[in-house]
Amino acid sequence: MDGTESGWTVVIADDHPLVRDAMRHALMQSLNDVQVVDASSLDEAKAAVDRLGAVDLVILDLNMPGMDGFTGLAAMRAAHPLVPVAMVSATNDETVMRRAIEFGAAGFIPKSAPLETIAEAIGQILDGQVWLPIPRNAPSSGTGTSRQDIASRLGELTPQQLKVLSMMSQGLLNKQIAFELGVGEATVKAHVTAILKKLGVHSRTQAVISARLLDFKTVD
Amino acid sequence: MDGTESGWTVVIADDHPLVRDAMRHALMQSLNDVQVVDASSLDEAKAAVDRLGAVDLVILDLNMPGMDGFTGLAAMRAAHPLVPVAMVSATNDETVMRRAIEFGAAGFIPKSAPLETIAEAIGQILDGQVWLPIPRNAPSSGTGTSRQDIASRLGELTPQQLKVLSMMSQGLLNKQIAFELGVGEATVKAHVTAILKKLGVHSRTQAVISARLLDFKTVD
DNA sequence: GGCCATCCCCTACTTAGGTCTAAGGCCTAT
DNA sequence: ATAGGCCTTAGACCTAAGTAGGGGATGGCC
Repeated sequence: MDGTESGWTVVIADDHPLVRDAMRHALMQSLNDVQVVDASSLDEAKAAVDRLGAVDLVILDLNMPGMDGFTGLAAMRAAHPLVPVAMVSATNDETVMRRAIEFGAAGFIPKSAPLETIAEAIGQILDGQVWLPIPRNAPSSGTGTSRQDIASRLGELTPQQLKVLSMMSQGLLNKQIAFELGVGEATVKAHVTAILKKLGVHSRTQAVISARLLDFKTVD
Repeated sequence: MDGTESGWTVVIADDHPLVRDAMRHALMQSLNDVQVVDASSLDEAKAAVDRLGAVDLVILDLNMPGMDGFTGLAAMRAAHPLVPVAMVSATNDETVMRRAIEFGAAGFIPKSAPLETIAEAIGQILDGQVWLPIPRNAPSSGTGTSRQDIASRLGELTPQQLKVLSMMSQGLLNKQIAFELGVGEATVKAHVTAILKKLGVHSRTQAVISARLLDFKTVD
């Protein structure tokens, strides 16, 4: 990896032929002497590395048959600890990127990145460095609202609150909910406030969006 | 696709430069005289079609800034009813594909398809046919009518109103929407009122529910 | 030109949504 | 008996949401 010795060998593992093709073009454009090997599943990728022996980089799609999230990355690392792996995915989620590094990836390349950035990233990784599209220490902020997160928050709701949330997500007004449940509007408002707090959002609309993300169905 | 009259013009709208690039290669490989125009967002795509006038095909990614699932497709169809649209996405979900056709797409191309299949699909679509990777019958049942209904109502919205609705369905407040668009909050409220009227609902929450019925996010 | 329709933007107003504080009744566990 | 959780309500208060109506710019149409 000093640049004088050229002739890189790179394995591209992605189940989308389209993406493999594009990645190959990007590689051949930025490196002058590179051999590219295709793989459309994790097993194929591992077999390719076994066969070739000296591989300089494996480009792994995060969502691919056999990957199962990061378990595929871990498997690849276990089988070939010396071969650097660059993860590729459509996500921009910082926590995902960081976790990829924790699992031994040498870099994370979002598909949304411009071609030059991708080329630069691959160059740095081939050079032995770690590449991330974000600063390495950023606070990761607070918007980590994954499904599981929401699901666990929903579990904290009391039965009555669940009913109210269900009606909210059908588009009912507080007044209508109060009538349906046979209680006062003030009560409904109290429930709504509690729901918003537990879900960690700040408006009725956001609560409804969260609920519908889980295909939250009517209780009635 | 008769080969005698050549000179196609195709707009590729995808936020991933990698995919655009690959698609361009696929196009140039299977068609001999084709002009390809890039767009990285729905707005850019619409602007490109406006500018070029005679466009033979728009290739639209389902997951892209401004798309909001099928909302973007509906908007594009409303703005340019005569231009065929080919949807592209990483999903293989049949219901999603069929729904794309219901909303006026001329075809649905899964990214996981081999390059030859993609080329063949585009050829057929340019030839005026509808292309799907699956048989056309199977009724898909369900809420087809109401979806259709919503789609046609969405088509009546002005561009600005679509933007506002999109932001509403992300849980933004009127104030935030106003800031993002660089207008006054009162303006946003006026748009919201118009949206509610056109969608036939009576509250922001109901509008968001309707909009999200057309919203299909995949992780790909 | 004048006309009409549409869209976008705005001010001023009314209503719905949401917070805060405080409090009573019900049930269950300690 | 006491404590704690849940459901309930009330009133005051503030902010967000939605309505009504008008002004200005554009573009097609007679």
